[in-house]
Amino acid sequence: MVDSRDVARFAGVSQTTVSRVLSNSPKVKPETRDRVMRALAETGYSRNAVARAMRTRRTGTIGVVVTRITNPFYPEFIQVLSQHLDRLELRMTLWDAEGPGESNAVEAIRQGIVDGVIFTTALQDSAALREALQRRAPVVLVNRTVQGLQCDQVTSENHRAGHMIADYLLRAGHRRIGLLAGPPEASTASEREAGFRGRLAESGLLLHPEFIRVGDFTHEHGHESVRAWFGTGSRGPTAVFCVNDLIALGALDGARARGVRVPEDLWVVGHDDIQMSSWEAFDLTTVRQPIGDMVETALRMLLARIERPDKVPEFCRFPSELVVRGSTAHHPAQRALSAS
Amino acid sequence: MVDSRDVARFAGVSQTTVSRVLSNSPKVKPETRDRVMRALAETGYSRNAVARAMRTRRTGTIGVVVTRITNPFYPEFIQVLSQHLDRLELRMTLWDAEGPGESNAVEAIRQGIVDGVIFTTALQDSAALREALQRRAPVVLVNRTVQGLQCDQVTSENHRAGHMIADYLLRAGHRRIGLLAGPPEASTASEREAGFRGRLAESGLLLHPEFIRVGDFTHEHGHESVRAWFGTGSRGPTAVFCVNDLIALGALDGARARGVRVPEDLWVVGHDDIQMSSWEAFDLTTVRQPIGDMVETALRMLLARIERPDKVPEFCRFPSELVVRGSTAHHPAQRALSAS
DNA sequence: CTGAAAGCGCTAACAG
DNA sequence: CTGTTAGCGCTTTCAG
Repeated sequence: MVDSRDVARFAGVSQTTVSRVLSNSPKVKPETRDRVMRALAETGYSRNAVARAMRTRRTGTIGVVVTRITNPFYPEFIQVLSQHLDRLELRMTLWDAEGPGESNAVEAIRQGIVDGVIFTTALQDSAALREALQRRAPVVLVNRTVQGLQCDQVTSENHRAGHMIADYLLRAGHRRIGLLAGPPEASTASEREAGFRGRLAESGLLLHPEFIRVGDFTHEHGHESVRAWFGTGSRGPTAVFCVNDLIALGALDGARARGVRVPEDLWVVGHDDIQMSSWEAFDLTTVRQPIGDMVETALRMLLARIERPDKVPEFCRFPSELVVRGSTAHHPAQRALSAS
Repeated sequence: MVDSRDVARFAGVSQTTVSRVLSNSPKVKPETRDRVMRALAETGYSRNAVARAMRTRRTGTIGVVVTRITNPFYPEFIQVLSQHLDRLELRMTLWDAEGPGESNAVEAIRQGIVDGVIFTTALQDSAALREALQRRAPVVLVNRTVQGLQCDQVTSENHRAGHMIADYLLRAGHRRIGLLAGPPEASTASEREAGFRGRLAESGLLLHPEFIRVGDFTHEHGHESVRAWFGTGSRGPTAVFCVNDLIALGALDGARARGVRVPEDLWVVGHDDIQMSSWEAFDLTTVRQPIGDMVETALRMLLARIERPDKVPEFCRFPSELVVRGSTAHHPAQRALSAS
């Protein structure tokens, strides 16, 4: 493998000059630059990124941690992020951490393998995360946040989303309402749930304990829950809020399995507006977050923090909007009438 | 940041000895090792992976290139790979390359950023790939392969899958058969198509040109195609083979949009058996590949090639199996009767 | 069993 | 504008 010293010899300059040309230093005589450029091309030189990283203490790679990459939300997230990184000539090291796998990523920062990490699936009690922040490791939380953590964080209006959905269901006349909750340590789940229950409570509605089920962010959770509600002879809720779309898709499938008609017998609402939610098979009413903006902001924050580790942490919450589709009646008024 | 020199000072040994302890060298007196271990713990040392990589010329990171991470097939792939890598204490740098983005990954090998690359979405005519191989860059192709390329490759019986499906449809009495093909440069698409058409031809069946549509591996392709076939008043095929599941899910949704009943009016068959295919909403008949084995084999090949760049390339093709579900009649005999 | 010394390929003062 | 020099933190001979 040819190194910059070889190129220098070839061009008849010092190795330093080659390095200068490579980093577009303005103080190289055009003539010399040309000669070096030619030498670069003719020798087929490629810069050794590891040696470079060793000197500069920057790898040009950032870490991304997700918890279950098969949840379609994360591929959508990664796709957007990937486009930004390409543009910036940066790279992404991905960890799909089942359980508290943040430690791998945190350790990678310490080892200088990545310049910083974006966590998409932080939990409230992550020790690894707290320790990393104490060490001023460049870290950004996006999607799931952690209350009171001195850390850059980006999310959307989860609490308000819960409000919107509660209002929407109440206004349509629903009283037998179900909730498919997520892990309470996940801020997305707990905030959406709190917003939802809070608004219902304000309207004097207390959810029937049977109609609240806690589970993972999985299709199975939605599927099993709805099947349980509508088991032989039992009377389930008339509407259900699932704290994310994957659960909601499971709920729709559970309804299908039981012959429960959506939206006639059951309204289903999710959160995230993943691409699949708009497919005919589901046509899911859900809440859309501005994922592009969220990713862009998180990345910007991370890069800024890598530059200035002592920067004061930002917290950014993006607005989200209800997207009404066929899994709830398109015209709430109709439902309100028939339910009253 | 504390380095191994600091640890050495702390433990009262040479920096070399610290390095030896870190790499589990057997020739360190247990007593000394203990002392170093304690120093390691007390100083909170983390090995600088970049300096290490510079010396050893190994980063412990492998690259993975996919073409559209939102195709659920790839997350499933990555999930399995990720587990293996964790176990081996390796990492993954991911490129989601829309178009011919292999060049980023190939360049990363040259720059020493990754030790090797797994390509999941190679195309027949990738110049970057050919060039990389010429340079003996450690590269493995999995899923999509390239005919005649001197390179480790792993795939499944795509051609036979086409056969199986053709046989299955013919035996059920179908004559008006559709094909939703993929990009011809993708071996998976072209092999499945060739197998399918070949077997139909052997049975004297020539596909109606209208019933063959070429597109990307997208939901939209399937969706649009079926909608076009079953537009107002037109008579579509009675069965369709989609070269992957994502297209098939689109086809199912297109059928739904047109009020075409599956399987009564239309049989739909896919390929890959992604998790979603088994969901009630789709219940898709498809072909399952042993994805775990494929990933494991590809990784093994890559690691072997990193060790021995001149190893003779292996080509590995795994068996796959037809998984019959509700998108085709569960009892082919019934259909055969009603169609005859 | 342990240490001294060399150097991976690059960038960044510093000197001219 | 260009070159000399000094490391970045580690692994790895080579001596002892």
